[in-house]
Amino acid sequence: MSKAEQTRQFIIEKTAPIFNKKGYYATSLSDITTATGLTKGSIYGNFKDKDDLALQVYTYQSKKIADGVDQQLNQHRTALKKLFAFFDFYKENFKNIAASGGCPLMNAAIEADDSLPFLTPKVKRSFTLWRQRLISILEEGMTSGEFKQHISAEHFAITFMAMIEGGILLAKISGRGKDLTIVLDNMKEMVDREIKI
Amino acid sequence: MSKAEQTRQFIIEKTAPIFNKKGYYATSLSDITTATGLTKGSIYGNFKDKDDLALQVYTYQSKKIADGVDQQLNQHRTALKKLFAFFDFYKENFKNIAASGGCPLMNAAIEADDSLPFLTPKVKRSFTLWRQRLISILEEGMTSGEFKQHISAEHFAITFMAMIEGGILLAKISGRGKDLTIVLDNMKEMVDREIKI
DNA sequence: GTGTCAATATACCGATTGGTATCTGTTTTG
DNA sequence: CAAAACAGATACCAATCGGTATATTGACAC
Repeated sequence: MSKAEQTRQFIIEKTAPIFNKKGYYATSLSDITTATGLTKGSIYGNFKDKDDLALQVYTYQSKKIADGVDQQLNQHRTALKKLFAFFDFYKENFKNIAASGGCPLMNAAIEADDSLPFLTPKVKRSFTLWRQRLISILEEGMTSGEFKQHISAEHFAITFMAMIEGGILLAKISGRGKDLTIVLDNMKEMVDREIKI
Repeated sequence: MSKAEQTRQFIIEKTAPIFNKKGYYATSLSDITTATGLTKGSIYGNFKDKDDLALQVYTYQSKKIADGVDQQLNQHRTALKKLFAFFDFYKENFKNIAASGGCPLMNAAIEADDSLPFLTPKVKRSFTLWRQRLISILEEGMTSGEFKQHISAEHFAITFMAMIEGGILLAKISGRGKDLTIVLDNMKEMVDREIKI
């Protein structure tokens, strides 16, 4: 990794939590220079403009989450265990997520769709990939005989995503991590009752 | 209603969708003067500062939703019908919600908690009131014998809120109102299976 | 070591930001 | 109907915004 690439990565990592907390629009160049200890010239030497940096910060954040989930998932063999590992990921990482400004996907989704057009397609794609990931776990369980045959993998995938995002939102605003736990527990019961054979 | 009060209300109503779409921080004074056709002096004659206006806009928006829900709820007698009317409110109003920038509670919750401290308590309270509203409907059903006795009203209230907010988020970013419908249908099934006697 | 080129810093730009002091016009009230 | 009170418009402010042209420093190949 060249010096420039190192600096690029350094800037992205240092500014990611700021973008996630304050939002893309509200994060100023001076926030960025303060956080990195670099000057404006250095930032613009490594990124075309603020939008470019924002886009790469989002890419970095969404990839980080996806990698974290994947790592947790790969420790398990059966579809059921993978599904529960998926849920547990959010329970275990809630404190980190909350401390760094909440779920980047949710934050970006809300800020992007009305005022950051350059980010919207990327965010949209994150959610699509997430949904497909869940659907394939559910389908894997259906094929292997772990899960019931008649269920709609897509419907459950969407419902689970809604519950996780909603749970994070509630827990964040109430300050009670318990709120997310309640929702996640409810999801597990849902699996036991409706999905598992 | 005095002239001043009329103007105040006029400014609030005209700027509400802008605040909700662009966010509180990103909405500029010139956005506000353009939308209202008034000048800066007139805005500052009616509101202490931008934060004051933002606060009152949020109050207006959250009250509007609460009133809409109440109106729908009051048309029904039994707890079950009230609960379903609650769900239906979001199904019927999704297009309006999406067109005016999404759920104001969610938008404010995400923007407020890390960068708009003056708004946070108000948003927090909105969610508390919403939860209590749901809990009292569930308890009403438990008392009347419509609902099972052993359920946790609080757990279900939180789960329902998470599902609604998450569903709105997904539907908004995917552009498919269907995503919210899927979640809402799942909620109804949950009621049938776990709550209803 | 030295020359080269990339990486970072400095100094500046016009535009826009939220906010205010002041002036004018309109209501309202005695 | 006049005077006091108030709503609204105009003109301005310093600070900050994102961005850039240029100067200076650093690293690395020869």
